[in-house]
Amino acid sequence: MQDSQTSDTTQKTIEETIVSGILSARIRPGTRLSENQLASLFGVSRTRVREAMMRLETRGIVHVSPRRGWFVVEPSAEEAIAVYEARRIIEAGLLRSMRVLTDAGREALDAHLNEERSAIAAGDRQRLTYLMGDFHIRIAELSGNAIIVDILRDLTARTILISMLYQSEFHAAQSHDGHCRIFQAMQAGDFGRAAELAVEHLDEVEMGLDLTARPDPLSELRSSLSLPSRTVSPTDRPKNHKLQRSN
Amino acid sequence: MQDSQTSDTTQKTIEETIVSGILSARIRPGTRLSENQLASLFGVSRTRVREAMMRLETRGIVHVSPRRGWFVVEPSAEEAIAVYEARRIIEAGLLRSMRVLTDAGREALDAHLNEERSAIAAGDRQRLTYLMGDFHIRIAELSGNAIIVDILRDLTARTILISMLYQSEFHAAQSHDGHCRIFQAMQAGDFGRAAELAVEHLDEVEMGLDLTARPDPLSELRSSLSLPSRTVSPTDRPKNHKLQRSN
DNA sequence: CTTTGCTGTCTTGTATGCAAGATAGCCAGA
DNA sequence: TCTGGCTATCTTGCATACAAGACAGCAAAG
Repeated sequence: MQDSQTSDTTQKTIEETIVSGILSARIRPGTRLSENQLASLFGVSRTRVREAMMRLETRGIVHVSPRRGWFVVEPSAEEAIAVYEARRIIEAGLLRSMRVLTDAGREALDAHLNEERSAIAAGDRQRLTYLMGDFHIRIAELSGNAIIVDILRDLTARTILISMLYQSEFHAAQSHDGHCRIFQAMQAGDFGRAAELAVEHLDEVEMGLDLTARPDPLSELRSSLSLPSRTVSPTDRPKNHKLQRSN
Repeated sequence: MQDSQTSDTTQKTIEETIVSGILSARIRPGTRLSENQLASLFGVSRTRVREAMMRLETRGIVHVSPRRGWFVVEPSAEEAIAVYEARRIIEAGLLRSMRVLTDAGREALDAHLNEERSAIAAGDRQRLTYLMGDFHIRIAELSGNAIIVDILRDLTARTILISMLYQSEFHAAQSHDGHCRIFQAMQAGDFGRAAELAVEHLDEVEMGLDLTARPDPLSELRSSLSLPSRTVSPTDRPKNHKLQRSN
């Protein structure tokens, strides 16, 4: 636990580092976030790490198990469904509220879709994950409404965590097509249609999940015993405390 | 600064106390929230107060001016507009996503509207403020989506702060009528219409604001000097430090 | 009377220290 | 071999101590 490379990064950076790590699928659900490790990693005391964790917790991105540790959330199947539903509600409402697509907006989306295409061509899966989520954030940015942007960013982060848990295979091309269709409707000025397409698109992605799968392998037992809910799946829990310290 | 009545309230209570204080219009925008005062009021140390403040800050309800203090936010005119826009987007999307109004839902809304009526009859303005905001939260609860409920609760809190700053008079009867119309459309199963009515309703309320009014009397000077943004309007800033301590 | 600088006291910012729960691994006993 | 309990050591929870900025009020100079 010697001190490390980084230094006086100013407060919000811990938060943003973690969120962007999730958005680009570099941080997996269930990852342990030790206060001490983060503290030495960022060159600050536990206090500031803790503050960042609290903030992330209210954003639904991180979760604390009392006296055991902080973990990146592992959304349950129910939570996954709720996240997709919330996104459908907000994104459809957002698109329907739009009246015009400005030139700048058209160019931004066009550039984004090109990036998607080149990432698909390059087979860069991590970048692709990031771009697929970012498309929706870009649309929110068109509205110029910072509140909506923030909400959708957090929901997108949770969506990516959900994908990492439940998505067996990644239909990037299909998602890209969905994005293109939405863009076309927007260009045509038909925002009602764009909203419908966005809902369909989110439905498609949600259908691509296997929500009976991975996490909480004890769920059957748990529910048959009618125990409260869930903590952290033992899968990602470190087995050996001593090894923890090694980085 | 002696200790006080309250005791081992468990963490989230500080947060919820403040939010519900805002929702019922008992806490005004710009109110100073001293860490020390809250700490002794809740019988905890500053640490936990601070954590609550951080959480409230990420929820957009509280704001810190470095080394000066925590304050309940005083939304600027631009922020006020953004809040209403966000609400229109989300509430319209929410209503449009609904397919049926359950019996339980119908009864809940009906009971709520009756409460509105009796508060109007009684002229209980504080209760009325609470109910007028709560109607929209009730609708969100019908969806059963906790994410949407949380988002709308926070936006409603901000809306109430906005009202306290910019709303000269309170058209309770008009708002109540709007709520009734939305309810009727929902009962008729016409959720598209309900969404339209919700947007109109929010527009109406927003129009009732005088956004050129109250806060940040220095805004003209500030913008002509092109200074960053805003901190706390001097109006609500306490003049005398000594008096602070008295409760 | 106005202005300018000083100083005491308030505030938050941050680190640290100690308490206490939870877990892993060991060891003894069956 | 398996079971049960003990203990060492990890973790977070929470309070406290100290650093440092901001402001109000006063006093002195113009």
